[in-house]
Amino acid sequence: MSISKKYQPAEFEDKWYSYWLEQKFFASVPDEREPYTIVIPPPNVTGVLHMGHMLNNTIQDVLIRRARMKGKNACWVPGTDHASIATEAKVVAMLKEKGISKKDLTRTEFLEHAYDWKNKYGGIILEQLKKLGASCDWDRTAFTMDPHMSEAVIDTFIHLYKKGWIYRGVRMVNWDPQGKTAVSDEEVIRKEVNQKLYYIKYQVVDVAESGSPEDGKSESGEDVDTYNSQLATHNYLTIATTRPETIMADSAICVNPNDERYFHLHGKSVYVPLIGRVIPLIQDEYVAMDFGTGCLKVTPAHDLNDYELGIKHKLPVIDILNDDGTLNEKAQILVGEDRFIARKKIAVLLEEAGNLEKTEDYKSQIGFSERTDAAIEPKLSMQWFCKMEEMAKPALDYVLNGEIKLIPEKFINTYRHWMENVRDWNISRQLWWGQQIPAWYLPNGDFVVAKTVEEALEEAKKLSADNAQLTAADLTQEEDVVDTWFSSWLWPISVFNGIAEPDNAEINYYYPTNDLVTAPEILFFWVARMIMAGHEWRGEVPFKNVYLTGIVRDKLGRKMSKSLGNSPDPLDLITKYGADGVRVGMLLSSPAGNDIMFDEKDCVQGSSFGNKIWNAFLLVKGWEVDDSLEGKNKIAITWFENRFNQALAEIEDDFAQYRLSEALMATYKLVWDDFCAWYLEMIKPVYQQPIDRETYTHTIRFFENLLKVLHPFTPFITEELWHDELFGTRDSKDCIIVAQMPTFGQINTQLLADVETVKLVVTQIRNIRNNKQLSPKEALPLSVKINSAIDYNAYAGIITKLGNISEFTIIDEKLEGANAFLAQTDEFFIPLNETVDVAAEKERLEKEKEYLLGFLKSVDAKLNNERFVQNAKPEIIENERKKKADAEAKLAIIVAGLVSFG
RNA sequence: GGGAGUUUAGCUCAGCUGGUUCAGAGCAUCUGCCUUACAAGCAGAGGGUCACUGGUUCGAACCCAGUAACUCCCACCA
Repeated sequence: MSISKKYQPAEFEDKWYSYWLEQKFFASVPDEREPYTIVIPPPNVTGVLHMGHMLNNTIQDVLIRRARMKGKNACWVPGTDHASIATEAKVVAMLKEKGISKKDLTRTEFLEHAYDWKNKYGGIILEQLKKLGASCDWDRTAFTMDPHMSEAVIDTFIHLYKKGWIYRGVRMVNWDPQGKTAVSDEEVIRKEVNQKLYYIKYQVVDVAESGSPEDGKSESGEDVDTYNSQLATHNYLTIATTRPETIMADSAICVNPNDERYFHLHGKSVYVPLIGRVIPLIQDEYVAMDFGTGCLKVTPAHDLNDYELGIKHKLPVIDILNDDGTLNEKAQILVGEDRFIARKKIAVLLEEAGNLEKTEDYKSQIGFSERTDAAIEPKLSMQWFCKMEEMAKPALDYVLNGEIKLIPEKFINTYRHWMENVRDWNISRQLWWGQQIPAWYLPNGDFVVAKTVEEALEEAKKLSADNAQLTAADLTQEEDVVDTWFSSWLWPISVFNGIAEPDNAEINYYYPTNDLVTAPEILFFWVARMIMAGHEWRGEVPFKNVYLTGIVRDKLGRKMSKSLGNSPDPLDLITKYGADGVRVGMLLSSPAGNDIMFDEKDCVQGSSFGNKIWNAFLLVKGWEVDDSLEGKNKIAITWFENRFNQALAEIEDDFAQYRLSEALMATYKLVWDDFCAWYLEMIKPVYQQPIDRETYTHTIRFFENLLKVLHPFTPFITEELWHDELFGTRDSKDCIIVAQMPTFGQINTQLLADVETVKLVVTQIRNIRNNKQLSPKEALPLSVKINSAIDYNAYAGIITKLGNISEFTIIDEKLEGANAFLAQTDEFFIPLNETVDVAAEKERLEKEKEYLLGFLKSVDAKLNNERFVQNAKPEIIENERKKKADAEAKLAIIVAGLVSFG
């Protein structure tokens, strides 16, 4: 195989991905090996790859590739989520462009369009993941609306209904007027919005003139004229509201019973401005006296708190809004107008009528739909709910007792807080795209829950003898579908068909899965609920570790988003830096749970790393072996072997703690510093000279091992190099992706420490060269007076080569008039053809001496302190003694040096 | 309003049980090199009041209390 002179990832990345696919290396079937399973957090089927996916899936791929190389049966299940609201919104928009309105379609027709859309655009994101190198078992690609997946959802619904955990009820829900569906609390995003606070005057009803206003039953606008004429002359009270368009839905005005300002109005009624309906003044401590005017308009239909107040005070509910957020006829005025337009118009009307006292700028939190970004409207409606309390308890325990580990652990607190305050889950959505709720309504309004209409009919007949005559045609199925999360919470089970066939070979083998990699934002939406479902269906956790990634931000710390336009296109990055480069770039600065400040520069570093590996390869590949040569690099070889073992132990430890960026950094330094900068330089033959067999063989083996350690991070370049004949003739199926990860052996720490000193010697020599502006090509003589136990004879070769030394001698006496330096306690001398600057040399030694004296003083202070000697651990004290002895030895050498200067 | 977290070099982060020779890494910066693997490079260097204030301790980046700034989550003040 001919290898390119330059590192050009585009030349081989696609090639290897196809080859891996062809060879079915990603595919997994149960066997006798230990399984290692990851299920992908399914992205939206119509989604496009963004930086968050890149990070998330890079991490998953590193984990899965590593497991595969460690001999596990690695299975990464990919797939997509039907994302009901988001996808339905996209389909509706697409149809609208074609001039088709959803209203004009039947459910079946609409779903046909939706499936067309899904088949056309769905799964683009999965294709993009392939570019990144994601080694998913694509044969297992699942979709949350696949027939067996949907069946699991329906079965779950029925199961929980039978347990009494699913019920119907009228509730105030978060209504998305754009999606025309309810959304869950978790799907509401609160944002601070600049608003206006409108101060509106409500005329107090004069008891003498109106019949019986206290009962609040006067509902029509019959006395509008009377009211308007009275406004100028009578008492009024002022309320402050941000939503003047809802005054027509007011059921009462509420003040705090302790508020002296309103004592005189207790028991009275007021007119709703513009429509003149009479409503009572009530008292409740809920109202804050210090906010606004201390008067609250109570609008049970359009505000959650007001709704609760309404229940408490038995107030009527007047819903003036349509599903799409426009005003209905109950509003009496501005009928058909959108709520926001109505707000502006009503302000004008109030102004004209003399009811608007003033407006103030006001900031407050408003909820927005996560899916459509429409302002959420609190709305009363009939919904399906799932009880959470009983499921939350075991799900909390799994995390608290450590059966499921959250990484990093700080999320445990957040998780607990949420699980202890969990509220029932609104699981119905007023959409078509999703699993239709398996409930069937009888003509009399009763309903039954059943899997099919036939079963429903039987259930209905059991329900009452009156239903004996019913036929399937008399039953109508619930229109609503379930929340998307009601399908994705089954994901780790249903991808292995574990609901319908709870004892099948696949689920028994792969479940529980090992690691889940996801974003902290969906810890509750998804992670918590998967744990609940796992417990409910299998009595077991769905995964053992949850690795929570951070949010990808730009270098200014802003969240990457389409609207800000600060997110680079991941595929462009891959084109520019190669998938390996982008993977390394992303991983370098992304500890678990911390946001990553993404900077394209990180990818430059990533691709530079690829370039470095490539060039190290070219160097080794260029060597010719001469079998007659004697091996002279035994020390270098032994050193690197030990250094490799040491680094591998560190990397293993980092992985065990899910410190992926540190594992990568340790690998990076092992390759770049230890292997390239030191080892290869130590053994590199002179230009165009051959190398001995022993060194060559070891070097090739080292290189292979490095490629293996690198593979999970940089799969493409490692596979490309792996197949070069440099590493021997390989069977085409002998790929690095399925190679065995090396294991580490014994570590000789003394040798490693000695070599560190030797490296220090080399650095000092280079330093002197730099300072004296001597060319690296000019060989210099070097002498050493040994005071330590290091055997410099063994290292002479390395020092001579890396320091470009002409002659290396071991001496017993100091060399006068030479440039000197210390490495630990050993004294080195480089005689140069120039007079040594005695004064400067003296000064250097004086400085060193001063420092050592100060240091000794601090050590002595400790050792002379009785309490230190009494309290500190013996090994700490021993260490202090050693520090003292070392410093004294060094000091003696320096003092001797100073004496020699006279 | 409640809760959690963060604060260490210009940037991004390590620093594991409080104790190795005045706190480490990568990137960036500076100096010198186009030295036949690599200028996407090589060799070297500089850079820190560990947010602040107190306390505990023989000893604190680390433990405790308080302060400040920032981030995230939760919450109905119209």
